[in-house]
Amino acid sequence: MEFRIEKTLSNGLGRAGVIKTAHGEIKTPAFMAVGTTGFVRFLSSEDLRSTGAQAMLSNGYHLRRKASEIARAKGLAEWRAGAKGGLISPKELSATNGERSKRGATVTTGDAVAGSVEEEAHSVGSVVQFAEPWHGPTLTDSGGFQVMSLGSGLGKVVSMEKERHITNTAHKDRLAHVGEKGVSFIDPFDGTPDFIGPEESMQIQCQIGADIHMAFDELTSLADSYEYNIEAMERTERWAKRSLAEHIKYRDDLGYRQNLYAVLQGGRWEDLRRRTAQNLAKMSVDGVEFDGFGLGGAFLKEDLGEILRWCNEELPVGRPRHLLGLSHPDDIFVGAAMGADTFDCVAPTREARHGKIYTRHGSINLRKMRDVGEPLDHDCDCPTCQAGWTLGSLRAMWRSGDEEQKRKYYRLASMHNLRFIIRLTEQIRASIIGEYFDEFRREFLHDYYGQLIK
RNA sequence: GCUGGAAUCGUCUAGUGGCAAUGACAAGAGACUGUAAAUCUCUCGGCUUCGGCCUUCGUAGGUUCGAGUCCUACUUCCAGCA
Repeated sequence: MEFRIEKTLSNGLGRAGVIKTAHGEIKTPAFMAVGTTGFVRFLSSEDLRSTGAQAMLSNGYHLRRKASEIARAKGLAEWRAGAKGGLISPKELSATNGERSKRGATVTTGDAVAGSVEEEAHSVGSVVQFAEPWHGPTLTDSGGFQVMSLGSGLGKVVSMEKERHITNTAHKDRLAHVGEKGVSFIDPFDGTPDFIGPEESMQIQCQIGADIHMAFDELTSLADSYEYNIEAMERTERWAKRSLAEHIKYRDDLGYRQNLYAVLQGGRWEDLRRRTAQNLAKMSVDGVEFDGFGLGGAFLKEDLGEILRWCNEELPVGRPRHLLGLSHPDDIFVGAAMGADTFDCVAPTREARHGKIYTRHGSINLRKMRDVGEPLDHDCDCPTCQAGWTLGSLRAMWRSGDEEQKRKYYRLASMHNLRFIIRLTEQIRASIIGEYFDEFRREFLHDYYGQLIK
């Protein structure tokens, strides 16, 4: 994997560059859409492409039972994921009569592939049952997040707010338990006991064959102590070495080079963060080093920038860094300023499904938008806004009792929010290259957080 | 016209003597950051010094310590028979 840095910010950390993978380039900073089970919920690959997404993140944990099937398809980029509940065909994109905004923009995406998707997939009405492969660059997570979400954080919201009272889930109530070998867990969907350690995670990920893999790590919660963070971080480092050793056995099995990132933990402590960054930066197996680094952890918003600075001051400049799981605009700016190259997050799509629409002037609660004939965001270049959908028409779709209408809403809203965040990363990239990052940041954050539309 | 049955918070609904009254939907507010999330939490008769107070189950009477619940009449609706 090749990573070329095109421009570095004056702070010496933030940068714009290009990552070259077997399935294409990623111009950074970049946001990767989360398609946990091989596709982004409610979106076809063409939909995803129309948002400007350059890469997709899936999850080895969720796909563990599909891994050999995916390997037979020659990897995630060639695999057609089954779309539970179906996808809405691209034909459905255009706003219906009377629902267009005043601008009356035309449909610019979707039509080109409508035929092939409809012909090849089992379609029920306008609902497509299989997602066409996402042929572009991909990344898989190791299942490390599930160590936390099914373990110490079971049933909790992952929050970045200090005010929230943070506690861990009691041991007896957890579905996942950490040991030196790996993590024993109960599958929350079917109750089956299972086990994933570094070796299992690498075997799964190498069968799935994403361009970038994550080492198996343990994400601690904000409630964990300094002492526990040392323990978990040191275990994560041992797991990283085992991950690397296992990964290099299989990384070329599908006929192209798969890459591995180590994940940095260490909570909010400078000594731990710097130490683990140094250790992972120099770690190698048979002379092979990690291809890049994942910046992991549960962060308080106010700590994020400092923590990233500690990590990235220690990490080698020439290898890419992925900031795991963050995408709110302020966090993206902090990440980009502090040297994160790629991002992923469920927030744009999840919040879209839950009625939160991103706009230049802050997010909007769709519930309040009854009969509002305005576009979702003025001057937005997303497929949804370009097709002329309005806040009122989306609200009606979302609140309608009709399942197909709702699915259509999920699709349109997801594309909008994804495009919003992806466009933001494109603008940040341009501002780094054009040397106006600080001005752009100030202006954008002022517009976004300064005058919230209530 | 006769005979049954039914009327409850925007809607549907629970309730057969202790009730400001169940559940669902709708509505309103909030949350969500490597997806157990098309999810979750809260509000949802009025007022409140948060202890309560007031007004409510078609209308009007009655029985009872006490009535959404029992009785009588009326109104409206539904079903069956003419």
